[in-house]
Amino acid sequence: MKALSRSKPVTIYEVARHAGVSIATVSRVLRGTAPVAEQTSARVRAAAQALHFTPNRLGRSLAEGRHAANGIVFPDLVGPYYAEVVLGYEEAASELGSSVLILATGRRRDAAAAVVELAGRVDGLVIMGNTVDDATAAGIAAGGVPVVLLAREPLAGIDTIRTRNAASAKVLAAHLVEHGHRRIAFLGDPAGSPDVAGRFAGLAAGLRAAGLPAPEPVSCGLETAAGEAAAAVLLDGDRPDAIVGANDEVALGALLAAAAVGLRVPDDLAVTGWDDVLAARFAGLTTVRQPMRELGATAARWVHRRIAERTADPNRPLAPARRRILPTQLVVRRSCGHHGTPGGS
Amino acid sequence: MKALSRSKPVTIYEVARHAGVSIATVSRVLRGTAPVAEQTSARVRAAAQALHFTPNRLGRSLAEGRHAANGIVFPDLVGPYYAEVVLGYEEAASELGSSVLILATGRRRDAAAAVVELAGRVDGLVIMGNTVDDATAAGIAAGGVPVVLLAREPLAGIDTIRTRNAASAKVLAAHLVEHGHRRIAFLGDPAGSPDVAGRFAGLAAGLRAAGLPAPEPVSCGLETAAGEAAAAVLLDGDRPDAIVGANDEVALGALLAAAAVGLRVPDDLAVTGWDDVLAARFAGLTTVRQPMRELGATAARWVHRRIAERTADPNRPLAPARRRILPTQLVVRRSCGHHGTPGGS
DNA sequence: CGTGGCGATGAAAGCGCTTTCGCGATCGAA
DNA sequence: TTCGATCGCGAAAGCGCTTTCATCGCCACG
Repeated sequence: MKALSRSKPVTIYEVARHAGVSIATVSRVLRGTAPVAEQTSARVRAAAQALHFTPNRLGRSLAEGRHAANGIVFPDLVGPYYAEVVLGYEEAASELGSSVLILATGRRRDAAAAVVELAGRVDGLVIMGNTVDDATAAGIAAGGVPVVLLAREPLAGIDTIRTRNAASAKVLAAHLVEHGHRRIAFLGDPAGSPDVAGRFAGLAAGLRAAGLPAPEPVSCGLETAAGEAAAAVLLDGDRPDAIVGANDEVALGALLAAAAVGLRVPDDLAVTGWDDVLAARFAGLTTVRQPMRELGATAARWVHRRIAERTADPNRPLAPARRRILPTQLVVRRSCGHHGTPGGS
Repeated sequence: MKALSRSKPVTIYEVARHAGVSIATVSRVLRGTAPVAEQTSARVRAAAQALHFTPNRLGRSLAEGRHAANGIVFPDLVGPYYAEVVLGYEEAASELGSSVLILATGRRRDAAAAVVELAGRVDGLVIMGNTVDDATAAGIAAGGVPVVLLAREPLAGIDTIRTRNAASAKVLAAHLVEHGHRRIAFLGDPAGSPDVAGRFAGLAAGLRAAGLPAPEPVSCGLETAAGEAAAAVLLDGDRPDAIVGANDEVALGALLAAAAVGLRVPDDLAVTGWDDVLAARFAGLTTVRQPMRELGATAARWVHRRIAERTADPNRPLAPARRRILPTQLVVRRSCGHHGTPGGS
């Protein structure tokens, strides 16, 4: 177990020579793909162990014609939303025998190039929300790499999984109206992400249905600080009854802004968010819970299925694109208004 | 841009044939590694685009002898801690030209095998906290794959990066004592993770230094629910003045448990955590902030450096193992006791 | 004893790409 | 016009592994 500074990386040839067999035999022993005499087998295993042999996946993958790896592309991991989705993805993917490559497009400008590069490293790819343009995504799919879109507008011929943003927003709108709120503002940038767009559209539709005018969205980023700043502006003057945050971070920012100017929630102002992050519970924030792990896990399974389909029969025409919308759940707490019974935990 | 169901994946040979050149020329054009006549170059690019050619990274990596990918192993992504570390890692690694493979050992039992397998896919590897046993980690390093340990006890000959858990805990202990707390309980399992062990040890040392008896740790998981349950038991009877949670989730659980039995924080009970998650701010929780992204980014850079060293001169003996301890910061809020000025934001 | 059959093993052909080597062709200078 | 120097490009050798295909003993059976 001494950490020798060996000059050459250990290959299957080394092991073969050390054990006095051919590389074919080494492969068979290590993979267990064919019967090998017990004695030989033992020699090979001993050699592999002695040399700390770790097979190079590149060789294997190249020979097998598959990476045994999938990728997932997301904007970032700030806040629990993407982290949970990625975790759900990783769990499911690794159960299906694939390693997971991640790519955060976050603040990089060469996102498209990075995603294309990633596509060359994987058997299949999940692309989330607001990361790359449609042309890039479509191009990758056309190039033969199965793609699944997540929390994003569908594209022709590509599988898509989303949550019920618009519908949840309608439910939320109705709930707010029921509480007597009339002037409702939306904090978030519909152009910034498909999720936000759906939420805003649903909210607007819900308010219209109640005979109220659709609100103008107040554009802001998805972090607490951005929400706080935007809310501060909004609350300084002719303020609304309720603020619907594009996500919980933004809504929590709105709570801070309200506290800063001495407004009481929910008496003076209602606030709601999206995602049910841990902090929402402690802030008493009404929010919409999304099945984040489930989103990730479903995406992993879908990618896997596409890969399997193609492997089974590369010439068969592709099955039509699948669509799925996962349900969400309104979590009512005290920030949206007083309820008969005290708000749930 | 029609999504043809092509039977064969596009290789460099296809492109070469389509453009009427040799594969060498295609490679040169696409990599830009050697001068190619403008006219030829244009033909090749056109062919590549027409065929949606995405070079297969396996071929390239095998030829180049490097994966251009690094891996990071962590327990899970629940809570912001690991997510932030991973994000910091991804950012730094991709800036250095490496893709990132992730592996969550979470609830799997074949963690060691999975990590070894991962080691065969990468040029270097970061192993976090409580994921695999020392022998596995050491074996991988001995096999020639550069390894960096993160938030984990050092091993001979392997680079290690940690945070100042014990020292921060001492500061925290002093602060609690200063508030007049005497009976201080620790919520967490020191055997469960090196971080927790360090925090407990530091707390115990700090209390000893103040002439107080070292507390027994109350073992519990790292989730809110676990903290709540453990705290509930702890508070039912001869209760402590203060509870130090192994992380914020646990501490938040303790807050819930306290509220459930009508205890006021901080008047009846002080509570502190670790990590400064978003919820801590809204719960007014005193906590210790860790440089999470910085941890990840530093790890990425160290792995990169090791790889570069080895590539530059494979025969040079390895530089001695490096150690680094990143600083933490005590974030005082109201949950630890009353302060002259109201607790920070 | 002679064979067909089978289990164990080795030789070698790729997988898709990069890169060295070398060969014509073209160019500048004498 | 001629000769060495470039330049542009193709041929081919790997990179580490899996996987036919062939071979070689060895056994049981006739």
